[in-house]
Amino acid sequence: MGRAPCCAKVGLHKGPWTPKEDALLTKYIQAHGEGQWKSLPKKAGLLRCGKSCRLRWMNYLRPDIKRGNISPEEDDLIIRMHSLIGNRWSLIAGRLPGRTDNEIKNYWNTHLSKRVKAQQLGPDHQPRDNADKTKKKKKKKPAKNNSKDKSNSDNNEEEEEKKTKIYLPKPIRVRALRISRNDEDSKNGSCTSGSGSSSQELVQKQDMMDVMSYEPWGENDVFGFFAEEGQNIERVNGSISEENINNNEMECESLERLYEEYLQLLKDDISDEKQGELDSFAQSLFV
DNA sequence: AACACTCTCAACCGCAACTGA
DNA sequence: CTCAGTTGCGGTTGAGAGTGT
Repeated sequence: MGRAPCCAKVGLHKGPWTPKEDALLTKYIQAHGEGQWKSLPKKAGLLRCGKSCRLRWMNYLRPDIKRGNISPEEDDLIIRMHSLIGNRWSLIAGRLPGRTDNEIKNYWNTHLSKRVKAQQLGPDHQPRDNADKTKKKKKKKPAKNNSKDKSNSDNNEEEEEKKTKIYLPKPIRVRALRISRNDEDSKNGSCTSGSGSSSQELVQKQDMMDVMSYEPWGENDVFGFFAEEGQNIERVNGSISEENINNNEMECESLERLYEEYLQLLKDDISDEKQGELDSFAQSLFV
């Protein structure tokens, strides 16, 4: 699937996984744990690249994965978090136990982005979603090319975006501190290298770290954030036009409000016991 | 039933970040 | 400090399922 391979992995399987491959991968990971993705396929007897194995495990085979309908609460959380931190799917997924970044990303792209867009445009612009699939009018389409078709169907939206001239920043990974993976692993008693994402506690700590290191008051992220919010900040090649600076002060205030709201969200979402744990963890990072 | 078209989501890719020598 | 190998992330793609005519 997708575009042409970046490197010729001759002899390696691609495309959809077979039940047999799934079984091999699951069996191997249950016996040896996650990690060592590069060498895993060979050891597990799979003709796949390590990357593919990791993806399959993380997005589909992991036992703690929750599949199926996304609840309205999850829905709401995704929207709110996206408004705060943008397309940082793994971070958002960290707040939704059992959900994967890929699933959330897909869900956003197919459902929520349209809904949010429609809400921003007002009640006259209803989203074209599954809900109204049955009422949907068909459009004439010249040829089958998904990506092009999508851009055709979104022509108006694209033009709208051009008018506002918003330059979306590329999502960046930010970190206040570096905590070695090994340290984290040893804390968790995990035998895996890598993210150790199976531990909810670790996810929350990492999440907390990312939130704190997000620094909404920081130059880079604050403008990136508001650009994503669709507000009138013009940013070209990292420079900010002078006329926007006054606006920014106001926007910083609303950003702070949103940031507080997000922190509140975090608090609501976890138990008191966990909260205490996180508080002390947070304190330790502010040294 | 057959066709045309749209939508979903699993899987791919490139690249950035991380790690250890 | 540098560099090579590995891992993780976000963007993109297209096969297949779903729906309307």
